[in-house]
Amino acid sequence: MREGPDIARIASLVGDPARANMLNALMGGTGLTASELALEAGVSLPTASSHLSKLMEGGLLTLASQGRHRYYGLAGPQVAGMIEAITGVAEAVGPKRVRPGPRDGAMRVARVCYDHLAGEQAVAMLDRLVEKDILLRDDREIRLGPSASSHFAAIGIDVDAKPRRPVCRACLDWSVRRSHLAGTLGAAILDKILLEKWARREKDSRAVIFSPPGKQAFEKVFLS
Amino acid sequence: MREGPDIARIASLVGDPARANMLNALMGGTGLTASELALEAGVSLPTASSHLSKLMEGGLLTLASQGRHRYYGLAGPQVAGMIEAITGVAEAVGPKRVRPGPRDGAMRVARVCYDHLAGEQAVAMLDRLVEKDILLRDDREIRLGPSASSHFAAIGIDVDAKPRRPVCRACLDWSVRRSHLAGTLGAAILDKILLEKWARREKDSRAVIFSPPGKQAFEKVFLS
DNA sequence: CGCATAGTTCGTCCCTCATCGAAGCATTCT
DNA sequence: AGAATGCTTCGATGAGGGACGAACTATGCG
Repeated sequence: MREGPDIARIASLVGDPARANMLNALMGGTGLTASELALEAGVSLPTASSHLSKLMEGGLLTLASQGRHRYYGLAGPQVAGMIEAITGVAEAVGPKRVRPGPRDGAMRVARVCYDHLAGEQAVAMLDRLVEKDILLRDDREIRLGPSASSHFAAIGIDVDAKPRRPVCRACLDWSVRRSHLAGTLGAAILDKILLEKWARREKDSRAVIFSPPGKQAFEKVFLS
Repeated sequence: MREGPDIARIASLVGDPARANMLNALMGGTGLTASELALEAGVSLPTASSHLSKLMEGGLLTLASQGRHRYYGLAGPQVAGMIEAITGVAEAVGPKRVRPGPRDGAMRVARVCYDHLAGEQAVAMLDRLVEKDILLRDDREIRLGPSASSHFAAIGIDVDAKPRRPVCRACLDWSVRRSHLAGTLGAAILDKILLEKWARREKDSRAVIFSPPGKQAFEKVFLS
């Protein structure tokens, strides 16, 4: 009854699971397209579009049009801070569902995140690539190291093409709470993993299952 | 899809107007009963009770039973911080509905807040009482000053009785963004205002309308 | 100029959840 | 004990809003 800033309006925008997932995905700081966010949120494109309109209207998002792509991003640090604050409470208040999570062990190990690999394997891979200076990580940004070109060429991945999407991108992995590798390079690596049949995708799930020899091959190439 | 803390769950708890109002009311830091919160939120007691259960289950509130009264309060500073963060975004993002607010000018001037006076008049009154050292304000806490007893006795209010409820309490006034006086003293003052017919309550509204002579009398006693 | 891709709008279905009145507990006061 | 509060639970009602498929618009590519 007391009139103040309409906090319920803002909170209810975040209070929908699909929208919450989108906002979470945008917490990485990189702009994402509607399709990417639809996948991230696990809803169809029209549904995602509708949610994005609402978030835009609510002032939580900004939109940057680049050619035929439209990149959505968080409206500012204040919004990001709010998400963090809510996340903090959610963590503090509901440890029940976070920890055990044996709901799908395979998902924690490796899964598809849009077009690249996520999960423990993916986080370990990025760590190792950075350790070997093949990739350079600088806070949130990831760049190619001097040896990247030759290293990836050796396994048939060309990192010197200049596509519209960035080659490297950090993507926050919520199951491990660390970053994994996204961008065209992340996508190319996932392609290779599936092409070489090192792993297969679980039907109707994002889980990625490595075969025993496939796992060895993957570790030899990326974790050695 | 990515599993993390369930931020949507928390946000949707805050995303209902009734619950948001309750949380806002509890931002004062004082425990409030279900009935008080029902009034604050503008819903019936059963509805309020249902909302309170959900907030409790969600871990956002704590409950302190004292005799037959049950005082609800925010679960902790983290929760308060979250509300503040959301409020900040709501303010930044929607100045449209905050400023002009001529929807009910009378409400801004003076209105009932549960059992005491709120609005510009109430805020001015508290300021003046503190200025004259009749009341002592210490951050959020308000105490009686040395001359309080005689000052209020002169207008027929006994502040020396020791009821269960605190005599003085600060209550955040959202229209002015400052505190006004609640507690039994606040209630007694409102009683006097209505009893002396300095003002009348608008029917079916929380607005309090002072008559011209009533306003003079009020100012003479409390704002001089 | 078509074709393809990215995105929005429309229409419809359906489910959740907020709301309230009435009745049921529980606690305290007389 | 009986009465009176303060609060919760139950049951029924209704509306808001999230979901998707299909059709439409817009931008870029050959």
